[in-house]
Amino acid sequence: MTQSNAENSAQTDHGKHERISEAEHAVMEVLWERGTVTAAEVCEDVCEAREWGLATVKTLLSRLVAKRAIAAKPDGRRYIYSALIERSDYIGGESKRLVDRLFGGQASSLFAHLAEQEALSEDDLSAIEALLKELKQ
Amino acid sequence: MTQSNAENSAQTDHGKHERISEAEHAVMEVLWERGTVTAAEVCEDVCEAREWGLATVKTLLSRLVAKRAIAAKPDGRRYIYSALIERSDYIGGESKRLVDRLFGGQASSLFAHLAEQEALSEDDLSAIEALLKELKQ
DNA sequence: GCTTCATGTTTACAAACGTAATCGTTCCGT
DNA sequence: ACGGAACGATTACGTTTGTAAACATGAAGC
Repeated sequence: MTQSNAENSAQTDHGKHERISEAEHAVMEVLWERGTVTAAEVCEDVCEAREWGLATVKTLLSRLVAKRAIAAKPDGRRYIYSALIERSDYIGGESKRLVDRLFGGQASSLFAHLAEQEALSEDDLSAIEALLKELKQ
Repeated sequence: MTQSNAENSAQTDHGKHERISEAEHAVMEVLWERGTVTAAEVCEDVCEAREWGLATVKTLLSRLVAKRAIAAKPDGRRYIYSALIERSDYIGGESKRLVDRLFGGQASSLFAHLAEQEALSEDDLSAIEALLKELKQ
């Protein structure tokens, strides 16, 4: 059977899903980009780059469903998957985790490190400068 | 301490150590803070907070040695551990990984997200502004 | 010397992860 | 109607991680 226990209260499930692994995240990116997808479509987008087989994508989709990170709506004998969590929530959460873990919660320390590492391009600097100006007004 | 040091840091084992897990990182932080430590000392610093036993610390230290992230100098019948990789290298690498994975390598996107999320404090903003000024000179 | 304590080494073991292969069906083409 | 393609479900299996316990051994005290 479909193990998608309904309980479909709110869309975009802001709730507590389990942590998404890196491989799973690659799948999430496709869902976020395409909105609704089948397993085969996900594979189209990632299998080549990651050297995955379709079977791997299916496993990851199942795990994401189990983790309540995505929904699987039956469409004939297959499923159409869609994200239950928003990309911005995910990347916000991951960013915060990193800043907390490595920089004691100080985002400016992260910035300082990126700068020291010369990981900031001219474009980055310009963009950040513009954002800063905007934030300060 | 501005950037433009292209040929610095040659001896602190820039080599290829395997990835350090989160639990292992907690141990690394102690090494970085105290410089040289015994297993018991590491435990003093982290066992309570993480609810670990000394055995756990020992395991993590062994794994870090195996991963060539730390050195173990014999001192009598025990070891004195010290980091082989620099904290800045580690956090720089982790930061880069995140930026690459979630923001397509654009550090400015990370910054934009932190800003949108209002994860940037006034202090963060001031600090970043100062850094920007410094970088642009 | 013998017991106990400290310390590293070896072994353990479940959960998460990466990466599938196989199984049981159903749908489609011929 | 039948054979194969397409799907999800189930099972698999090695690795990494978290979290230790058991073991061996040497040091230290009595």
